[in-house]
Amino acid sequence: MEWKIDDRYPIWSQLSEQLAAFITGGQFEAGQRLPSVREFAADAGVNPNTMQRAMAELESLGLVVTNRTAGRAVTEDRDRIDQIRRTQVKKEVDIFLERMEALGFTRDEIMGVLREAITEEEDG
Amino acid sequence: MEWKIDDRYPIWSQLSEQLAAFITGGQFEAGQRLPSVREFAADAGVNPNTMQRAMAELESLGLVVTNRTAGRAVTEDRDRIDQIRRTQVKKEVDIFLERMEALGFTRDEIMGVLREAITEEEDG
DNA sequence: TTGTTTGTATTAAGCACTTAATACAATAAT
DNA sequence: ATTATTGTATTAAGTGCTTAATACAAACAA
Repeated sequence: MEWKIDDRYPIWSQLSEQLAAFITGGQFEAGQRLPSVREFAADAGVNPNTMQRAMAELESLGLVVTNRTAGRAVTEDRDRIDQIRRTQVKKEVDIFLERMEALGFTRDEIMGVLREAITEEEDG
Repeated sequence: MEWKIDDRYPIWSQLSEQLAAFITGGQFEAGQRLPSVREFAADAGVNPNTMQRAMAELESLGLVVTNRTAGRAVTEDRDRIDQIRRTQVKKEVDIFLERMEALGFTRDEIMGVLREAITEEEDG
């Protein structure tokens, strides 16, 4: 998978967020076996310890379960996945609105800007 | 002013971004004298060194000018302010679209979610 | 002239994050 | 039975961020 890592922000936290989005976004299915910590770490280009911490975070969120020596898998609890997904969406939307308003945009203007951005990317 | 500080991310960088948004969003006008580093630091509840670094960042961006012992002020260069504002907007929109797509939303769905969020906040 | 305010610089300490290098027990695979 | 893989833990080192405590020169205010 593609990782986007910004080093002015804890990497384990970014890994956790991106993996969480991958799971709740449906790119990993419920119950699906995940690559090992070492594989994931190599893929992301980070230390296994860092990836381990990200996985522990996902586990404490209830998105992932650990089967000791048989690796990890996405939880079977689809309700939990949906619940976290809603939380993620709300967070992203709230942050976006907040920041756009700080830049001086009204709600209506924000809609307009977003519509422009989308149609531009579709054309270009 | 109101500061939103998240301690899992460099504070000087957050201060810089929020001040930049305040300036380009028009809450500080072009040419307007700014509070001193010490005042700003006390207001934000951070160390003066941390605020100093944020101000240096704004200066290197060309948003702020320093008059040695007479404090700092917003630049008179309105073109520069507009230019940075456009950069900020594009960044926020791009990040938002990227993250929402990672959560499995199509472009149309993103517009819908945003519209819902806005009307909900207006009602409640 | 004296005291205050300005930006700026320095040093030291503490803290979290990251990496590297290992190591271990439990289980799966052969 | 042996080997490989799994999650997990530990220790040490380096780095950047933050704070505290100062200090200085320049300019303004009294």
